[in-house]
Amino acid sequence: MNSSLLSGLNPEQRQAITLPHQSALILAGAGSGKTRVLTTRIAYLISNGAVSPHGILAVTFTNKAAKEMVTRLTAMLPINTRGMWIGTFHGLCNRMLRAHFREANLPQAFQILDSGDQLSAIKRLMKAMNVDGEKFPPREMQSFISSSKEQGLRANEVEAYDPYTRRKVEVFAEYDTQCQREGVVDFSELLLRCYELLSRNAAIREHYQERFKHILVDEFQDTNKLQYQWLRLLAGKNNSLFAVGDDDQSIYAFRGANVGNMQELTRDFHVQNVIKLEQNYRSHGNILDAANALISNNRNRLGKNLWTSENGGELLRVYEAATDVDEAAFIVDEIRQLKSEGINLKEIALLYRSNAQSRVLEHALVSAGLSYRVYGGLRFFERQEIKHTLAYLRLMQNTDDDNALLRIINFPTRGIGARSIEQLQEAAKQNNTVLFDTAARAGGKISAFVALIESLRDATRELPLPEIIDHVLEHSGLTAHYQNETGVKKREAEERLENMNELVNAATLFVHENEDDSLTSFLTHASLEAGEHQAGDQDDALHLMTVHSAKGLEFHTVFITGLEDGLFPHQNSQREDGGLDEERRLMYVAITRARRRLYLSFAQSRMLHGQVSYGMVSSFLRELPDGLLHWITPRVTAQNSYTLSPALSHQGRGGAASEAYVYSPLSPERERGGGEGAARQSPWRIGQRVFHQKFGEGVIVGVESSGADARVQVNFKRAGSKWLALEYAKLTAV
DNA sequence: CGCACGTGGTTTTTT
DNA sequence: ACCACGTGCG
Repeated sequence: MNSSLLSGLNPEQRQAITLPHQSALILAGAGSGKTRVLTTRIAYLISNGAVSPHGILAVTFTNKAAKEMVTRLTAMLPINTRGMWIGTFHGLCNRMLRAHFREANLPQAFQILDSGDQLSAIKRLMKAMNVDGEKFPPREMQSFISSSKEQGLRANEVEAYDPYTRRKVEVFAEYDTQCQREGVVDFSELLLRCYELLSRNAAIREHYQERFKHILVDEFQDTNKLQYQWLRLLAGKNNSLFAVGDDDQSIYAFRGANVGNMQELTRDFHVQNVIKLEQNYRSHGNILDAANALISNNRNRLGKNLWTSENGGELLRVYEAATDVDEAAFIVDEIRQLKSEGINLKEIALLYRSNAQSRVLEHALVSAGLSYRVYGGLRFFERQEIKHTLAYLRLMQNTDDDNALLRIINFPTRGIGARSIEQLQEAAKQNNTVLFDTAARAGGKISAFVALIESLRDATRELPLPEIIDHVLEHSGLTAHYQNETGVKKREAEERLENMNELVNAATLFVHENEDDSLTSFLTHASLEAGEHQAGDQDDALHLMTVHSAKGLEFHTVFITGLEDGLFPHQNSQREDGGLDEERRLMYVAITRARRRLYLSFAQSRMLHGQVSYGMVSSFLRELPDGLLHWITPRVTAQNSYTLSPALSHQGRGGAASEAYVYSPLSPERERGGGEGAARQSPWRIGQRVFHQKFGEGVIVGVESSGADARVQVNFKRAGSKWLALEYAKLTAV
């Protein structure tokens, strides 16, 4: 049994999997078989009789990762994973809180606020408290509350030495009171409340400590302070905490992840030896060498060098485009070529730093007829029509849920205007009750709404879940509302109706897959697993996504696009402490996604925030060893680039400060790019120095040609930026 | 009440 | 360029 589990593993993997009952930190590099080690260890422990499935707690960050773990485990062991505690931090905390709702001081059917719900709850509260939304942006308030909780701090524990922070703390405190009154918890509350439950209630804590002999954590570098505290509490003094992570892939510090947890773990749990998994099974040598060279520029690493037994493979292909459009065109050409060589589209990924960059790429792909999938869009359970439907269901179940009530009291519109709602809120505040109870005592349209909710609840009491939803859709007026849409909104409404129908399907599926098929359980599922819920995994389509969402994935070919300073590394990162290092880790993650071929591209100019901006090649590209790169376009060097003063290169509104920009000139041998049509052969290229009778000396920074009306944008030393029609302007190249 | 228009902001994201 | 949000009018 054991021998088959352990076959094909390298010594370090084997060592990690078979460690005795002790805490351990596994430093697992990209592509080193991290998930395999984690799941195999669980299988090993169980099959060995060291622990029963009952005694395992395995934690991940995403539902996807949790699902993957369960799938692999069932393939290895003939066990029922249902009773096992494998899930996300939030999912597991939810499970514990449901089991001990009384001790946690929560209603049995407490509901979970997602980020959107939380934001509207905060806005509502701020209005009621008369907090100036200008001085205290609700989003900032939201992140203040969440990050405080993720530090393990309640409002009364947050240090506030200035009136501004004190006000924020007041809102924080009041917000928690409001949530408690309404019987809802937000994401970070799930964790904090569970942590408090365990730390305050010795009986419960000891019960779980007794039970979970082995705790395993995936992507440990992404844990925040509270998550680590929670793990420590559960592990107690005697249990084993087996953490797998990679400090070089820590890319979520911006949302509170604390890589320092890795060092703290080794201290707190007296980890004897950190096991390093350094053999990479994913990428060819040159790709790995590039990744290693790049990441070696980071300070404060735990230290680890990935190696592979594969040969060097291809060089990394570097392309300098004139514009973002040109970059996209190049990528399309290359993809066509790859396709003709038999590479499946789904084996190719286009990565970018920020979502806005997908647009140009998508446009080029559509024109080329290449199918693609963009990741990270609006999630299924976050769609407006779905949220509305869920709000009816929530309110039916828990009339204390003011958030839900406010969302639907006038949707579909039933003549309850803003004024009436305001009055209702005031009355509720006076009576110190939730909105629903006050509404029940009102008259007219408002009490009709109350009657509607009650009749929905009564009529569906005995129905199975999918039929409950179906009934609500029909009788709330939602279906009718979207059916009645006409004109430009017709298409959109049809899609929404489809989604509502899909919600019924999702409920049907949920009932089949879950023992607990109650409405509460389904609503929890909806909040906690907002869900990929995207069909088409089997389709052969390109993957378009941010570098962040690419973590954990791998592809035959990867295009890393937009490698320009200011974009990647991102401008805003340079303000933050350690920001550049995190960007570099992000680049490291991007590079290590590629198995066989890697493209690195950048553009001299791109459309950003509605105006053309000019960037220079990313410093990260310059950190890669020359010998690993194959420049498709002539190599950029420091000597042949121009520097423009900020005053000349910027003409945006608002007078925001801008950096100096460097342009690398296009050389004549360049095979591709240089814009469209006329610009390709003409001397009017970006970077060309020109002279104009009236404006004097300048540099071409933009070229636009549609047939005869070719125009160039020139930054003149004296006169600033001008668009000139080539037909009329007397320009001379210098 | 609901639409039309103006304004401001715009890194990354899971739960 | 694009989207989300707020204000003012019919």
